[in-house]
Amino acid sequence: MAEIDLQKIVSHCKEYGFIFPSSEIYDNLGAVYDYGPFGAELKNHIKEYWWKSMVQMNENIVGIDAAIFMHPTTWKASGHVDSFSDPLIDNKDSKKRYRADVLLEEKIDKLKEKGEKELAKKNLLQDSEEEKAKASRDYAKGVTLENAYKQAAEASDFKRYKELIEEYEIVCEVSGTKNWTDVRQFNLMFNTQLGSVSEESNTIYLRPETAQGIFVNFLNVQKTARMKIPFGIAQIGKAFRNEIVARQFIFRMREFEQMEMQFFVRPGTQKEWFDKWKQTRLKWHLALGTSPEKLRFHVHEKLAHYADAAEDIQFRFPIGFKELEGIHSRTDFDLSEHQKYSGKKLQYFDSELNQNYVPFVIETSIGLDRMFLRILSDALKEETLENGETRTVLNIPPALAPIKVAVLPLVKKDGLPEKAREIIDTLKFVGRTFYEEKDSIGKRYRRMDAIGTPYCITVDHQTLEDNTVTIRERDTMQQDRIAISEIEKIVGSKVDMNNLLRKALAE
RNA sequence: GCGGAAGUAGCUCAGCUGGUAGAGCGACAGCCUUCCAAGCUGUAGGUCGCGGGUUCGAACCUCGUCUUCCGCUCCA
Repeated sequence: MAEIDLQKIVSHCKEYGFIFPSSEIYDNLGAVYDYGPFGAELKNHIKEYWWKSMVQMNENIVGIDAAIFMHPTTWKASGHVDSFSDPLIDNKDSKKRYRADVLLEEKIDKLKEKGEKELAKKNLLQDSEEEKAKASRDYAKGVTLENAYKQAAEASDFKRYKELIEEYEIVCEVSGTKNWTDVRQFNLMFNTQLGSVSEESNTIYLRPETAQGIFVNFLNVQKTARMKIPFGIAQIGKAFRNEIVARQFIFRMREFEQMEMQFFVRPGTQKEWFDKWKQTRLKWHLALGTSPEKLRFHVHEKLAHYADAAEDIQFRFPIGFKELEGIHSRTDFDLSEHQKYSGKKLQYFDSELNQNYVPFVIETSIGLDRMFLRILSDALKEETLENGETRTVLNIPPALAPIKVAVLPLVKKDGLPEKAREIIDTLKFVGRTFYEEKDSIGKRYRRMDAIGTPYCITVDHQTLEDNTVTIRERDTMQQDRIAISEIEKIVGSKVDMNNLLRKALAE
């Protein structure tokens, strides 16, 4: 079987109406993609699988749908305003990238250290800053730079950063040169204006993650749905990040969709819930029939500021093992921060313990678009058949397939099309159906293979006599003769989302 | 953002030392066909990514720009 690379998947998506580059007639909008007719169906089915397994199947999880716009302070509290934007500078010779603020701070320290060594010889270390500066030229330089840097930092004057870097002859440690680019600030959050034009105070952000919509609604949800800890809040929604480098098709996009759930637990129990959700989520992935070797856990070595444990579920994409879903133990960081910034209590009264506390949070967060890519990477195959021919087939899990069943008259005469139409009318409740009478039957089978339709029903002359049809299965290409009255049951049970859910939830 | 490569039909790609575009597959319509991309006939679809320059003349040379891919970097 031929190896499928990302390029093949991109072509297939384009050719068969799964995914198009955004605004293609205007030469694309970078790292933004649109879902076409079959893509939208598949994406919706993935959402359905996730939502049902999380919300419908768990009594203690409820769903919400929070707005993309949020109060600007939200992002101060979450830490995104501060740590989502760094002033960066590149050395043109070594191509190394540095944080401009770090370069300057290091220089300040170096100058001061040098000065202190000098002062130590003169036994002047105990003196005040001013005295030190008077006695040592290096130390004085360090202090001057420090002041200039602080001033520039307060004013967010990045041009000044560069001037200082040049003035103080900071060199790249790799190339040793002073050939720097301008300092640029990359804020990963998109912003826009709310309300009247050009009022600076009304700058708001497009959310860079969906999670905060859940945290700020914690009490609303807990009280109105009368939830008792431990419980979860789930949601599916768009998030936006102005990635510096956004590439690899829909793997990293500027506008993307997350499916995430925040699970609120009693402090101290987070470890056990963390482990539980890891296993639950892995099972959800495995139920789709993916071979276990393509999935693995990956432990974060560097933890984000809010987490006390974090692991990813990685999938082996054609571009290698990459993050698909994150499971994070977020502690009480988010709720505590919002409590601090809003001045409102975000606590839960635990009647068993008879006390109030800020709950701890376990988050499961999966990229919907990544999930989509994972399904396609797993499903797209170029098979070589016994007769030497090849066929392109998408063996998508039937419950997720865009089209569930196609009905095909063997020839388009002798009343076969009419009979086929009659049959297809009875199958509407199974899911999306497809009717096709053009071209040879083999060609039509292959076309259905290419978009992942699990079943084809073929109507022939015998059908008119005894009401039986041929049912052809996508993966095995096997054909059986069955009664028309059986189609709905056979196809229906195979494509039924509930059967997939049963597998995901089975112990 | 840096370096490298590439942009020609829906997809995959030809296109010579400059002379205003082709193939295979696909799509659409019809004919023929009793079960795995068959055959026949016909049709549609491209200002060669975009913009300047050189030239009598540019898909081809040149400059710029955008987009995509690979590497670096980054990644809550």
